[in-house]
Amino acid sequence: MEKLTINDIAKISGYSIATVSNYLNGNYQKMSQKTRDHLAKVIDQTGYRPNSTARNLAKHENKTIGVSISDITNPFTSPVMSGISEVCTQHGYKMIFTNADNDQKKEVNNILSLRTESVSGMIVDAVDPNSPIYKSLTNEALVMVDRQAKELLFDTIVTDNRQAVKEMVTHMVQAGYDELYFVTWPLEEVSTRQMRYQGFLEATGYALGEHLLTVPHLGQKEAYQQFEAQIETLMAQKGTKKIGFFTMNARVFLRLLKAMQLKAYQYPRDYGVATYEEFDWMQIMRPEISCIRQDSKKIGVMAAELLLAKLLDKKSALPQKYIVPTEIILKQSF
Amino acid sequence: MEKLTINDIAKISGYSIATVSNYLNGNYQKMSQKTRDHLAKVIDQTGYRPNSTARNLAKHENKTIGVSISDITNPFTSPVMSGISEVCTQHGYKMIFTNADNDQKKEVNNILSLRTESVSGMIVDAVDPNSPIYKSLTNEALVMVDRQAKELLFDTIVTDNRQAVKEMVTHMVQAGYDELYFVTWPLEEVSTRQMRYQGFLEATGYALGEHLLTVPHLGQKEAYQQFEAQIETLMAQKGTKKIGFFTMNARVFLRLLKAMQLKAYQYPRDYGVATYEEFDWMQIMRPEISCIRQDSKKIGVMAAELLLAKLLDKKSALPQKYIVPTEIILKQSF
DNA sequence: CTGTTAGCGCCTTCAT
DNA sequence: ATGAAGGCGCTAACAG
Repeated sequence: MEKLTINDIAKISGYSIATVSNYLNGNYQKMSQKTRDHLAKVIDQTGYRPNSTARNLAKHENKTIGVSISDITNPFTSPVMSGISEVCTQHGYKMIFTNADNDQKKEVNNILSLRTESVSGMIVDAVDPNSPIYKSLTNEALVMVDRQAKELLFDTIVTDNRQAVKEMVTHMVQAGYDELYFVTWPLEEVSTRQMRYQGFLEATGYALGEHLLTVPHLGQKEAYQQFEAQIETLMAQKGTKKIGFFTMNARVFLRLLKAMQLKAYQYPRDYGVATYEEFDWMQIMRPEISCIRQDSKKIGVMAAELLLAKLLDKKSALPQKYIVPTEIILKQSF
Repeated sequence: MEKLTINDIAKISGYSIATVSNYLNGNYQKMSQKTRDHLAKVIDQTGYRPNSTARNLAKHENKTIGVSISDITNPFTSPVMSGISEVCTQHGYKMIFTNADNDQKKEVNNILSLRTESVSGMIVDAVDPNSPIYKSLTNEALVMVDRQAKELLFDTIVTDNRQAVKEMVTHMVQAGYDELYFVTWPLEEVSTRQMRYQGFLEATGYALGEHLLTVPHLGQKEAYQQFEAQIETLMAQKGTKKIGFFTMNARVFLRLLKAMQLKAYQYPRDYGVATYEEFDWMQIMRPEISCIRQDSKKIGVMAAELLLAKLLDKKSALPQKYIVPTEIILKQSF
């Protein structure tokens, strides 16, 4: 929205564009205090703002990081972005944002387009961290978040999914439940789901594949009704057994509760429940929900700080996993 | 993270860079089908991607819009961004994202920095749409969202706050409530809050300033306790009167419910309640909550479409207000 | 201390 | 249908 160029400033001030450029880049040792002051005045009065596109082209660096989000409607995402954004602006970085809408193809396109934009680095909350697209990128300028790839190609910030679930479910076991179930979106290849299930198995001693209740993704109405039927059968046949559920995130938790409400089953009377994730609306549930609180904003902060640090060093170390601790909140829901 | 240039492609393919450039820009009429096919193959095989920075510089256009969000942790924000993002990628636009964290100063900085980036246009969810910073921008390349300025400087996408609240509260009046209260964050100069209060007044016939319960912003513990005390008094003294509350958004709703739960007051037995905004967690509240559903994603979509259209036309029309309709959801909460 | 100049990668007339 | 060359606004040696 402006039209002045460095050339104009040079002419107006009477100095060469090189000096102006030096001024713009803070190379004050290359000029007298007088010219510095003069330039300051001219630039201030004209309201001149250097064209960042040109600057980026010349510098091969654009102080921009690309952020690829798997699903922005996931409430987990907001705090992460908040953290990233905070750190980035602190360090004078801009962020260009893309959303994959849970679609692997879109994700690939997003990554490609970020690469085309030649961002300095990327933070990726991947739909599929195992996608071949990532083989074309390097750990020097990328940080992954949340989901991790089987083969760790990049520094990755995760929460201690397995451990946290194991702890929580151990509490449930100790509370004397005869039967426990892990409720989840389809496990697929998603590391967070698998790790959480893993923690569940370790706490309960069940074998892989057992006591697993899968909730279909949003929008699949028929499949969802099957899930409801499954819950109904389970509850109808449990007899006097004490039965409990661990849901792998808040959305799944909502699904389970809805299914339970169909027959007016209530926790903790008819069943016990605990969930991964904590959101503010859980405060008003009565009884309150036992849940695993993860510091999502911190994930964003760490990812951004790590990335910016790497961007400075340019030393390529081996990809590492960074674990953000969680907090177990015990209430009366089981 | 790539090194191929248009020059490389020219050499590899045996054509000149001009032809390659023409190919990249879809000027196919300027070349034979044969060279076109050949180029396609080379580019595909090499995985070449033109450097967008250079392209932007040459073209004086960067296909980037800036998005300034007032508070990304507000759950209203995600769907809006989702909508914006969808439209943008559809049209080959990138979005650079900034978050003001509800802080006017940060917002000013964000706007300035977006201007420096010389974005093609901006979509602004403003903390303070009346800030003088906006006087330096033009309606040709900006769309506002949600909150509107007193003096309409830009096209603005809003929901029909006043009307929707009026309708809902009218239902409450008809349900025979003796006393109704509007529960809100501090009204301040925020248009959405004021419009909603306005609708409330029109439905109830109360005078300006009456029946207004203000919830302090998050983090102000003492003030919040005052609010709780206020609710307690209200409920204790209501006698046999039928009393109802309309909360101006979901977060305020949560605050009210928490306050009510301190003395174990339940809706709709002890009080009636309805709220602006609908979120998925409301589905599991029993009884269900009467609420006003707004299509937030559509707000984002409209904003982006409008902006991109303006960017094409470059005709400056008078700023206009676009209203996204809402839906009244009646349940048993009052 | 200050100015000259050659790029950065791509687009775009203008010839051929 | 294809190529040569200048330019977008700025940076970064290298001279002076």
